[in-house]
Amino acid sequence: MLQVHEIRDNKEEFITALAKRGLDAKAVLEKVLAADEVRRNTQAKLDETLAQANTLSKEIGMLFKSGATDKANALKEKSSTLKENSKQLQDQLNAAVSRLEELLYTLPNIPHSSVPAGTDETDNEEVFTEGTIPELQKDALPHWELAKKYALIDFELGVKITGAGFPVYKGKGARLQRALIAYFLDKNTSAGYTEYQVPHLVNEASGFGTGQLPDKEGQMYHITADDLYLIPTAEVPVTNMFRGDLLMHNELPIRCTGYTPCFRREAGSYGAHVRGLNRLHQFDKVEIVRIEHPDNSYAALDGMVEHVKQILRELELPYRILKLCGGDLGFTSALTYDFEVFSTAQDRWLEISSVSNFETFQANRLKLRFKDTDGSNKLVHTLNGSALALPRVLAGILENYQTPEGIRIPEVLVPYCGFDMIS
RNA sequence: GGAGGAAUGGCAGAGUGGUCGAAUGCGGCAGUCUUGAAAACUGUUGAGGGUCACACCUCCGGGGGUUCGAAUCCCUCUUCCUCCGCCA
Repeated sequence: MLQVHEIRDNKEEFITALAKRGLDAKAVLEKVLAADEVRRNTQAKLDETLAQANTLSKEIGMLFKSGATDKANALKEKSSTLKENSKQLQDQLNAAVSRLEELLYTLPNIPHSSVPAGTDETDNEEVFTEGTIPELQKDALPHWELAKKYALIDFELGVKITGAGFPVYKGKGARLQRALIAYFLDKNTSAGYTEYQVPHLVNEASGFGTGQLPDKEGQMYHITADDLYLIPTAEVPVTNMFRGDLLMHNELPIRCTGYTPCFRREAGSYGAHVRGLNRLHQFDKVEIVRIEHPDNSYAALDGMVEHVKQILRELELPYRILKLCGGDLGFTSALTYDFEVFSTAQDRWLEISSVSNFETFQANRLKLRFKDTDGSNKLVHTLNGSALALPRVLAGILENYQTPEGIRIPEVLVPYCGFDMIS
């Protein structure tokens, strides 16, 4: 959520910046400022009334003490009138605040100055690429065929017990999943991230805190009986651990990692691009989250990018990094780098990680602040990224490491798997 | 599931109707001392709104009520603790 006083001070800059997202925000921003004006005026009136009531109460107290009961009782009547007034004003104020908040909820984050303009993924900027795309044998298979051939994943079984998009991993497929999770967590913890195991269901307040609610309500599974949501990413529970906190400057930075399954409804997605592991309702992901001093957040973002690079290097997968353009940038993000691994058998790039700096956008909703060295309280910057999302990494490994003899296991994973070949 | 108890500033923890936005300790910040650091000592320090700055307003788990006046009394919800029962 954007901060009203920032909008007040930087209206023109915000309009320009939001235009990068293809958004004409002028009208909304003006509505925000108008609503804020109403809020402040109402607040001032209410404060005035309450101040009078407070003074009166003190007078009445004094009068009672000095024994002037008649005078005191006379003042009581006046006080009850003030009380009625203040109640009305309070209602008006509440209404003004919700109007303002509703408007603010519709506004996405301000893109960082380096974000390229653009309307969709074709305008994303490739900033880095590494690894060699392997030469596969003639009859190379896509991962869903390989998964079947080597009995690693059973999609039909998942359909039977739940529905499409809920695969069953078995045998060496299940073991490879577990190996990847353990490997990722080890990489993250040795890079200074503290490992967490968090709930997979969150309440409404958490959904609001990280920005999934109210605008992406339909993308989460909602357990209506208990009003809880299945997490679409570990970002939600992990970041919300700090909701409402006031941290000390020397507690920063905070670095967390956690493995969770992720649940996404992905309503309306069909076709070839969702085959196999490409797009699922339930998948596994290891996430990294950082809470940073505003001065350090972009250095931290670079650090996260380097960290993910290192992992992909070790896995020896061909990948590229995209800087997302304004039109493709997530609602809450100021700057996002997407990592894509090349799926050789499908001849296309698959997104496996998304690393973002949210600046104060989430922190403002979370009311997550820190006390700076000068004693002032400020919003922190929050960042997160996948390190990494499992299914497409698995797809990449299966496809790129296939040989006529079977699927080789990347060297770094062999100790975790206990085997070096799937055949 | 049954019976009790509790929720206060970044943290710990006093405070039972007006002078309480709230003692004290820790932590933070500034300083003294020190080559420097630590220790010790001194001062300072709750949050949000509002204002050019003051004033002023709100906030003692959430919501509601009693009262001229509520951290304090009542109702309700949530969470935690103790004891009993059940249980992976």
